[in-house]
Amino acid sequence: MDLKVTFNLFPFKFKLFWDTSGYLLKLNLEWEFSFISEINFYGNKKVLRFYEKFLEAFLKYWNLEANFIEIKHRLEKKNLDRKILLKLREIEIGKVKTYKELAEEVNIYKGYRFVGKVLANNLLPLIYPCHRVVGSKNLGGYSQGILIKQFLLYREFGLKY
DNA sequence: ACAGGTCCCTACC
DNA sequence: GGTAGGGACCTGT
Repeated sequence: MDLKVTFNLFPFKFKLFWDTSGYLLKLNLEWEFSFISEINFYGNKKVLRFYEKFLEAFLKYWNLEANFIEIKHRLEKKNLDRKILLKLREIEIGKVKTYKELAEEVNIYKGYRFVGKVLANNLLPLIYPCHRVVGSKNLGGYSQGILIKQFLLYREFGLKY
């Protein structure tokens, strides 16, 4: 996590972490209701290039041209964890799936709690769109904050239909 | 063992 | 008929 950028893009503040080869390791989202764009770079100047790449990929997602943020990244997961996260990319914008459905898709009949745990540990939200997984009776949780999940879904559904 | 972003049935009101 | 509470169910660490 030696290379890092934080920046505002209404209504969010992004925090991004890369390794030295430009593989994205981690993404954090927070609210930032300021229209003043502010960027901070940490590490060497390579990070500027990484940031530009990310912005390009993010805007593609934001304009609904991509189902998720498609960017070079490193996913430090294996087995079912990996399988579950990859499945997330098949959920289209404007759709959701329940923890239970997802569990069944990877053949663990009652493993919905396990699915929840895997999503809770997802370091790359939007790259692996875990916000599209909800509970059967409610929204479920979100590692970046439940309100951000609401907002993302509200926006995706609103723009799609 | 234990955790964990669940699910579903029960017992109340 | 809504909701609070609790037991069961999975796998990676």
